[in-house]
Formats: sequence, structure tokens, C-alpha cells
Amino acid sequence: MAKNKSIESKEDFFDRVYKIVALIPLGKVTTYGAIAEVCGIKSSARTVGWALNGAKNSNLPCHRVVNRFGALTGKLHFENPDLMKELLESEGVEFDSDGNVLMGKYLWIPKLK
DNA sequence: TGACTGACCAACA
DNA sequence: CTGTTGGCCAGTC
Repeated sequence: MAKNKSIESKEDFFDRVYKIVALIPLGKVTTYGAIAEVCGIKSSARTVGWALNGAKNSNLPCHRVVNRFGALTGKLHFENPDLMKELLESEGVEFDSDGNVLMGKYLWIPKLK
């Protein structure tokens, strides 16, 4: 290892994403950019998706995470894409005609304290 | 070991 | 306005 990259760095990053996603209140949704920003990697919303890629294996409500448009981009990676919408609807989240979440009402921005 | 890809966002032409 | 490129981070081939 030419350079010490703080082995805990990546784990810490993932852990942060997991924590934030787990903090999403019921009936609310958040965006990748928001999570990335809170995680401190606002410039890397992509990595947030990767974190969720592993989070989908966890009990985290990744279905509450949508892109900036409120579209369920990651639903295709779900075992049951329909389940994602079902869960959100079950939580009281409404969708637009395009199938996008009403960000103006259900958009929840996580904040670190 | 190097390069590409990936559930994104934003800026620039 | 639309199209393309850049950027970031991590994982996989």
C-alpha cells in the first residue's frame, strides 16, 4: 500500500449511507444527492447508489430513495420492482402520472446533528 | 495491475 | 432547448 487510505474510510461512508437511509421517516422519500451531501460526498451521488446496491441486501428501506426527479430509478434493481411502489404507497406516498414521487410533499432531507 | 462500469448530478456547447 | 462531457467513489473483469 503506497498510501494509507484509511481502511475505515469506505466502510464509514457506506455506514453513513445506511444510517441515513434507515433514518428516513415513514411516508417520506429522499434523493441520492441529499444523501450524498449529508455524507459529505455531494459530488459523488453515484457512490450513494452503490452503497444502496449493497443496502438492498440489508433491511434498509432503499425503496424510499429516489433520484432528483423523484423517479424510482433503483426499482429496477429490486427483486420486485412493483413491490417498491407498493411499499411507498403503503406508507402514504403518492405518485405522479409519470410514476414519480411528489417530491414537493414527500421529499425528506436528512440532516446530521 | 489497469480500465470500465454503475441505482447520479451538474455544467457546458 | 437538447446533447455531451466531466466528476466523484467504489467494485468488478
